Amino acid sequence: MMKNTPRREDGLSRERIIEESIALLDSSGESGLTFRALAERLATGAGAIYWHVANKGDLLTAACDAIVARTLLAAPVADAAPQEVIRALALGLFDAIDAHPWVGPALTRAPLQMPMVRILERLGQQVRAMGVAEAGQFAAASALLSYIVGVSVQNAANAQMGRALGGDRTAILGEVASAWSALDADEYPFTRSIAAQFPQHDDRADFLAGIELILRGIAR
Amino acid sequence: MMKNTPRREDGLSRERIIEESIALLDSSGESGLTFRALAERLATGAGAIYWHVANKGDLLTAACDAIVARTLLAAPVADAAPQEVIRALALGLFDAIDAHPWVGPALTRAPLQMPMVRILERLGQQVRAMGVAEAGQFAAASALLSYIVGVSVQNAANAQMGRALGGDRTAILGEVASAWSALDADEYPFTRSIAAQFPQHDDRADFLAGIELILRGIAR
DNA sequence: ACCTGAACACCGTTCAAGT
DNA sequence: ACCTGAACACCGTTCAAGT
Repeated sequence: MMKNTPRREDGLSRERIIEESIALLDSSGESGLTFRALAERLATGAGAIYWHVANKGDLLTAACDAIVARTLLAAPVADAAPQEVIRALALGLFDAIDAHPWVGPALTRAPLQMPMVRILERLGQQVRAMGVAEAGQFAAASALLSYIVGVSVQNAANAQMGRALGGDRTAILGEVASAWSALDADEYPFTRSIAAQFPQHDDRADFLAGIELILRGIAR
Repeated sequence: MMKNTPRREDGLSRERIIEESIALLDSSGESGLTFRALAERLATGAGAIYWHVANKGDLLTAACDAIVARTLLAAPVADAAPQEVIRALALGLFDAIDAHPWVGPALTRAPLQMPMVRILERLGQQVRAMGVAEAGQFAAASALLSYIVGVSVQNAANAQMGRALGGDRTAILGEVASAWSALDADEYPFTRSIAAQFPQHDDRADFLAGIELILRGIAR
């Protein structure tokens, strides 16, 4: 009666398909995930994949969920202060999405589903541990969730565009800065004034600064 | 020597192409924007569009920028307190992205480009007006930017999934709530505890609450 | 300078047919 | 129960040829 008996060592399975999808997404980006390319890697026909997976969206969400689950597993469950755990969770997700840029869009396309719920749960537990009143817990946890996912997705998009444009990070930041400096002086005073400091800024540090802002706001 | 002399009233132009793209995106979603469908609406051939637009990504970014520019134009420039202006900008963008859900992904795919810069500028001006020290202005403005765009994108994705699933908002929220209630009690205590209150929550209000959190953090 | 439309090289998905 | 692979209905993009 065991349901999970694999019939062949090398038989197709949802897990194998998801693993190969992740490999493909990591090496060739979102446009690299193709049923034909996947079928070739799995030494099978394109149609076979549909026996284990509903469609491409389902596959992408499943791959995304696998990354999120692993990331949260690696984060500390521990005895640290709730604020400390939230910082660790936030940084873990930031780095994971940076390492797997395709996770960003995938997360956005699967709103109230499993990957998001996993994150919400972990954040919510810590918000509760911070002693936030019952009525405010959802708002606090979802503000953190939105900020973490939002910033991470944007950061990954930046990095990906950088890679697409040739790779030299400092050169690209320099180009952005000089494009900003060339904007109209009357219409874009703020952007012009920060253009110079932009190439030196640290995305990770800014991200953490935002977390700090929100944590401070939650703690009143 | 006038550069902008249109040769025919009904001639193709970047502006006309962008307007029709927006109409197409609004009525049929992101998958509805097709060079063939667009060519039909414009009574021209698919290839003609490439004379005015580099590629599909360029077109999507331009359509997105048009929406963002209009939204910011409609927002108050006024004599109100900076916090008040930030709230108004935030809500305006939230509502615009809700009304044009395709703007979310489009914004994300055009990181440090024009649409984002427009928003950053407006927020930055207000952050400066709040009296934030020079060194902290970029971090504060970009935290606001990330939060606003991140939450709006997710909210629009939710709404869009709702529409795709049949439209009945309360029914869908109810289903999400009952799916959350059915999660494992040991692994998902937080999610289960908020499941009941979830269908009554107000996305817009939660969004504003998060803005308040960040503003409070910025003001120290 | 601008437009036409056929052609190219792809996609995701389905489905009869096999084992 | 699971896999095969051809076929279908699309895509974005290019490009010779026209005006």
